[in-house]
Amino acid sequence: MLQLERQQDLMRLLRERKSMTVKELCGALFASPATVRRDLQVLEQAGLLTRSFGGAVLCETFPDQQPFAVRSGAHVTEKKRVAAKAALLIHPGETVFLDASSTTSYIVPHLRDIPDLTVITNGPRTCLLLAEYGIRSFCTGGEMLEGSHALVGRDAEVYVRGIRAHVCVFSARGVETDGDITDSSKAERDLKIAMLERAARSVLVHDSSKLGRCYPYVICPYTAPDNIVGE
Amino acid sequence: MLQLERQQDLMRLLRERKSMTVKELCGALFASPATVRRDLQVLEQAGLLTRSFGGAVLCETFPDQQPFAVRSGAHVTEKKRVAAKAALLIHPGETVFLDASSTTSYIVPHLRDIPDLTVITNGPRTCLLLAEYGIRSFCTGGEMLEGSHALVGRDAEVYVRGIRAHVCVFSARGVETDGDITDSSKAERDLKIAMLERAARSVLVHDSSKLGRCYPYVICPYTAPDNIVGE
DNA sequence: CTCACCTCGATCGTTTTTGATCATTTATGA
DNA sequence: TCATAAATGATCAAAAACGATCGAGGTGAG
Repeated sequence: MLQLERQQDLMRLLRERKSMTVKELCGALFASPATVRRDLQVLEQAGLLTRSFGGAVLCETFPDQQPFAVRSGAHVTEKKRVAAKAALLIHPGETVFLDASSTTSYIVPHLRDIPDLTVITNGPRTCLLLAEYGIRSFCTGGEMLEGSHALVGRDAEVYVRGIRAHVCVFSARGVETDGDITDSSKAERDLKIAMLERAARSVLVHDSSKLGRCYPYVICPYTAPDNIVGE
Repeated sequence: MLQLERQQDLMRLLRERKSMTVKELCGALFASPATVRRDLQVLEQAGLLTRSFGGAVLCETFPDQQPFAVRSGAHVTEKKRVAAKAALLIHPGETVFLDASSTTSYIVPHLRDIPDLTVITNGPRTCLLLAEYGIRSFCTGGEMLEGSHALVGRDAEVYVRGIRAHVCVFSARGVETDGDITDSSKAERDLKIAMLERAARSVLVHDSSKLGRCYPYVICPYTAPDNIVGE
């Protein structure tokens, strides 16, 4: 069997099963463990899968298994439910700001069914996801923040201020129902404020882990957003 | 049998079987391995198939419409070698433009060892990769091109024109050694030209599948780049 | 008819792939 | 924490495929 053919088969299998062990792949592809491992190495480099001891996991651009999902891993199902609810607040033909958080990225799949949307985000990962779902999307420029994988800084702000959107969907690290909505990064906070200022409506999405937390940089008071979507 | 007739038969077979070995093709076409290989070479140049050691795999859709993941899966080892060579042309402290192609993204791991770099890219995927490797990186803004996952348009160009870089590392869809370096997307071409204009040096990286191909949008003549890195 | 030209197949040195071996690392449970 | 079993990466040798080159055969123009 050809190398490329085998690698394509491997990916096909992985797409079905989401994850497979080296042993399983050996059986399915009629190849030795060494060969399977070599293929996995190549495909991991290409960003198509993530290797793990004993096998490999399909690498979807989805945040679930991404490295930066360390923070978000625990609340995935909750975030998905929240995202589904928030998507109901977005209407056909609108222009939407999405911030760079993992919570907001879960909204993307729900946007596919809303026609004629334009989405602007400062999250490269969210932007890629939007492209995969065939949604017209724009990315702000800016400096890459290592921790959160968000684009921030003056360039990002200038970009946002050049746009008028119907709605801004954003998240935050801390949400106090009797106080403020706060963030731990000044750069990200500044950008969120810019987005809020340039959008007619605002929607805060948050999972339960954010409640009661407080961080140094205030985005806005809890009463400010037009909608707050939690559980 | 005529050459053209044989090549048409080869493609017909390949369309049925999706992939075939050189041996199989020899038997089916009553030709020697050398002849089959020559045909495969021609047909690969034409973009109809992808060669793999031992045979060839059908190139399903037109390359332009091929999903990014599939396209980037081919020629991986070659791209990695080319990228490693190109990385040697980048020096500590420099500011670097990287375009959004898969070939240039393979340079990223090699940049980790070069201190004090600043990298600007119009590829969200490349930008994420840079962040993962802890390299100070910036992303241009712009509209997301669905096919290639590149950020393009006026916003991207304005961003690039606000920067002066030491070197621009770029790739192209078509490379003719006695002609031009060309691309299939006007928007991407325009951005590459902008990057080249704002960089003191230029490095073209390409794998062998690009050689001899020609696309409508000219980036620059083959003689223009300061360095050309292939195999 | 002869010459130039093109295609094809054969040969040979080189490269690629692959499975085996072995030391090292990793996960897991005592 | 430590031991054990499994998985991994590195290295190697053999087999297969590859590219380059050369000569044979066939075709068309002069």
